[in-house]
Amino acid sequence: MVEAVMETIRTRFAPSPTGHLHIGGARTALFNWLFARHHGGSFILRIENTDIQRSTEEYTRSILEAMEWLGLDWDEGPYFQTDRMEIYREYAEKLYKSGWAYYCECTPEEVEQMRKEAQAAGLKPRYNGRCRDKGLTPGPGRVLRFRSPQTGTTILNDLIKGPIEFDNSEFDDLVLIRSDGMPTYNFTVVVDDITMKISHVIRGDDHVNNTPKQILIYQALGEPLPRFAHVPMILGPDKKRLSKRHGATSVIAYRDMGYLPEAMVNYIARLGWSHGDQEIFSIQELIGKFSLENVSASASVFDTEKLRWLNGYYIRQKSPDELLPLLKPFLNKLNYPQKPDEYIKKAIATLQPRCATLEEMAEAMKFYMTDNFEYDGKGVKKFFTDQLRPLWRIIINEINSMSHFDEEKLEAFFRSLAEEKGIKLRNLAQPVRIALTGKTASPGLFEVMDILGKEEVVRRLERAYCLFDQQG
RNA sequence: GGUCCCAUCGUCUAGCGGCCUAGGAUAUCGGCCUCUCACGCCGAAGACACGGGUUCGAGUCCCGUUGGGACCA
Repeated sequence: MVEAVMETIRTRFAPSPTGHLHIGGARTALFNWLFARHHGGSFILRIENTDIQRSTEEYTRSILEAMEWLGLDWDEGPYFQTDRMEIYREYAEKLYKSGWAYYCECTPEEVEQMRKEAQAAGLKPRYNGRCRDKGLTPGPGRVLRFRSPQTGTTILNDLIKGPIEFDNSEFDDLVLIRSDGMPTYNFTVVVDDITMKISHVIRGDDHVNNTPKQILIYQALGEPLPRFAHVPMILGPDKKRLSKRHGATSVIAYRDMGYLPEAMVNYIARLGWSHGDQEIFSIQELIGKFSLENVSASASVFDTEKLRWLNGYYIRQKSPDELLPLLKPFLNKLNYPQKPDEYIKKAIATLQPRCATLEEMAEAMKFYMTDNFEYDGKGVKKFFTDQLRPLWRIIINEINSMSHFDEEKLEAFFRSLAEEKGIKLRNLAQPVRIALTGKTASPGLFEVMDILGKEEVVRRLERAYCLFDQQG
């Protein structure tokens, strides 16, 4: 376990642009990035777009955008596999020349037939090696197959799961180059990782079963193996692989729901990795403390509740100044009237401990932004009592005549009024709260009044006067 | 079906043979704070899948069972 002296650490993240960056991919990217940053190595981004049917430029852009949002910067790339066809051809040629690959003229139908026959005979469905020794040369309709060793074992020394042994007889001769000239996944990934000098392949453990085949190709090519680390899957609440039917799974969707990148990074870092009992990590701490040894071997369930908690935590940690520009897009979506930044910042401060996402905060901001809100019917019924009616005039008049309108003065006034009239402050505060915010729950009443300002407070109190007629 | 992986509170996890009458976090519930709701603080309930071994001693090592997942089709 002693680190090789000055070994150059190079990791990569290699998404397929067939969808947005999802949670699992983001965590894989994060672990690669953290590992590289921790060791002062390089982090490379590679776009695996050989599936030209499903890959789009739009998804490529979206993935890069998500990476940037998370703060995962890359040192090289993005490289695109479609730009590297010449390289794959070169390596395929190498394997063919050295006898590690051969051309096969079996049609897909014939191969399918072989599979069926093998299955019928109680064997695994596989290609039977019919063209192995035909010595065929390249030609139309022919694929290039790997001459996979049929005996012996291949051991994957996984940094997270430990040694895993595979029987070579399990593998059939996999296709390297399809008849249309397109290289296959297991081949391109090996060629890319070799040519990009990747030292540590950190990826999802859905690739474990592919790894021995890839190791065999490395060996046929005479190339040294990278270190492999397979991180466990992220599952949905039903313990099935996380997918769209579990709700939002893309990083971008969480950004759009008002989650902060700090919260997302912190959360996914702790999903499958831990450092003692610590829950909160800054990026710098993550870089300092991350190690593959502390990555768990078992899958974990994506729990949006804990993400929410973390997001609320980070919202509370930020200053209103920092939050303002982040909140603006959400405010704009709700088409509120314009308000000065200073005003919004004061409002933000009162909502920070009460909101878990920016989206929630924007919604909660409504009564600060407009007086066009509904009154809570139950609250009106409960708190706008007849005996309060005369007090309402006193409140309005008193507030109107206040020369110093601030939190402290307001609180003092309401407390003394309650005491003088022998009623609980609560029974004064609640109807006023409803008059000002429409709701029975809000930020502190006096800070709300302070922010709304005297005129607006008086206007809303006057407007609420008719609510007394609605009670009972 | 074959191969491979995994298994501690609902969830994320600590634990790398004795420090464990199993710790933290989240969620839940209760209390305090209090103008409401939050935040914060305090407290409660809640887990080593099962069965065999190994060992003076196992959540921790080995085997099996069960359960879950992934890959190949």
